[in-house]
Amino acid sequence: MTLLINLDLESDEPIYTQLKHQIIAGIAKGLLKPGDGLPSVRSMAADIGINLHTVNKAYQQLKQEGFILIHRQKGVVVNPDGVQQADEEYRSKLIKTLHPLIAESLCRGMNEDEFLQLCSRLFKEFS
Amino acid sequence: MTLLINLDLESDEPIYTQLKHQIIAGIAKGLLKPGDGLPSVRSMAADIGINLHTVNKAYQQLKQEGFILIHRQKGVVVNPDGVQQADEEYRSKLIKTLHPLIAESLCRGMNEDEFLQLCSRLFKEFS
DNA sequence: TATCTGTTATATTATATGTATAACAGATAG
DNA sequence: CTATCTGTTATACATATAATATAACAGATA
Repeated sequence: MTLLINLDLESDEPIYTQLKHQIIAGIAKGLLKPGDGLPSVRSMAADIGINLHTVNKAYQQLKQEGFILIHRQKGVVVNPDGVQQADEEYRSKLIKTLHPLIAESLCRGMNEDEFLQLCSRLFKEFS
Repeated sequence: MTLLINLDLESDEPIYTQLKHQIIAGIAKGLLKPGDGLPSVRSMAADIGINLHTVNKAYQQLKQEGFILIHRQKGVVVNPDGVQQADEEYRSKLIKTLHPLIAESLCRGMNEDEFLQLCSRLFKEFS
């Protein structure tokens, strides 16, 4: 099964970031399981019509963050050991990202319940 | 009362974005109330040791997003009518931001409860 | 008049993004 | 052995963003 990638070339979000997010979402949804193979940088680039180096940048970061392994022989593979569990560093990064989102939501009259319910709804997407 | 601004010049987050976030956080916490004045672009720039145009960029975006008003005479003022309530456009943008955060958190073994509790804890900071 | 305001215009430097082309070394299939 | 595919590295180029630096203008104010 091939994960279908959908890019928005007009978006402010860089292409390599969109690619990363969709692969991570694929893992979260279970469409990509530990050990599953991913297309080579060249074929992925050809498939979605972008440059080899843009794919490579996404892959390198996914490797750096523990989502995938890249073997010279076996190619690109979803980390068979699973992704490293959330540690303090990750939680700290997450909080730094969430903080301004919550601040703005409060300014715009969203209360805690509304926000949490929205998050809860997003969690339901991954199951 | 002057809102104290704390910048990290080493951060990946652009300076004007840090400034925006801290002003929005000030509003969310009630340190800045509707009608309160903000320093002029020049004095704010001098206070925190950055360029006038960097402050101006933050102010222009805050104005564009409805957080502040800029009068030729009265100077810079927190929107006296309050910020525009969350509409569908805002919720859609918020979802686009939260989606990849939740995907990665799931990959890293955080379940829904853990994530919601973390958000809840952040909400408590604004009261 | 002098000063402060927001605003606009230019210019420069540095970094990020994306593409293009090329090459190298290891593995594999014919 | 040859040809092909792999990840990887190196350069180069174009564009956009971020941040700074000066400078100027017009309106308001002391």
